[in-house]
Amino acid sequence: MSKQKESGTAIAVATATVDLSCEPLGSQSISTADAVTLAPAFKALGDPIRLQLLSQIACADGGESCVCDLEVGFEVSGPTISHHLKVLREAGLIEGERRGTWVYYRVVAEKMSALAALLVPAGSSDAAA
Amino acid sequence: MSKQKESGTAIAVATATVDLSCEPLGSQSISTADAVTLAPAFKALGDPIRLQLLSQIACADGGESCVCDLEVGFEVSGPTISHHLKVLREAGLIEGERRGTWVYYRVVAEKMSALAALLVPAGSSDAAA
DNA sequence: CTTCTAGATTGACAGATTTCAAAACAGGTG
DNA sequence: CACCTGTTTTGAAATCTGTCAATCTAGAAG
Repeated sequence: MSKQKESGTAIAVATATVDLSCEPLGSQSISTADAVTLAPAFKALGDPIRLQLLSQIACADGGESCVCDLEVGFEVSGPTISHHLKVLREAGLIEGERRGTWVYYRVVAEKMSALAALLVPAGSSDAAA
Repeated sequence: MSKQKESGTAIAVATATVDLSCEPLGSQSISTADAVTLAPAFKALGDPIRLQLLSQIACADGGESCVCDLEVGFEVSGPTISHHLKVLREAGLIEGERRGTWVYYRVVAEKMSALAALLVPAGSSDAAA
């Protein structure tokens, strides 16, 4: 056995109901257009720092997190964090809002759900094989 | 190239039960180690061609697809397809097996489920948070 | 053994990505 | 207003990616 279950590994989505989702399992293979539309979101998730950033935002109290809180705990500079937040923002995974001095980010749950639904359209729990 | 309906947007996982999954919603923020481990898989999904490749494999009859079947329908060269399949393979998303002359690939459902579970740990349907 | 086909690997190159330092910008406060 | 702090933008360098042409390897068929 080589697969041990690491610790708490979750990105925790806070709310919502899917909508912009997609057809359930067994459907037709994805179209080029859809692939082009969806790939960027996964690409944005494809970086350890962004994954952690997203996770911290999702797990934060109230479902949102201030940039100043996110910057601590990472070994990269402020501008780099800002850059990653921008990537996540442009991928539609998070939304930012400025309140006075600070900027708060929150996860766009529907987007996350849509991506998850794409990976397991009908739920992998049944199966047969 | 003829364009069928673009409605069906799904990658269709064929089988299995999750296992190497992760904690449900609301857990602790993901660790750096976990982020580093998981990011590559999302990164592999972050390319339109790989997304389509994965989808076609998943939707294929019997849950597996021959490389020779995958190569048609893409505008990139054979080596490029081979490269993408390698990326997906190294990300643990697919597995390949040679049977005589041809090589067949199938989706590693547990991996897909694990990734999906990370995005919506508890299921976004009743988000109590 | 030679030849053929299916796939993978190597080498090269344009373009994208990550990262930081420095500068710019946005809001508070004195 | 000047000044300070929090966040984003710009500029530039190092690294990584996607792609193809050419080459190589694994089985199957002569």
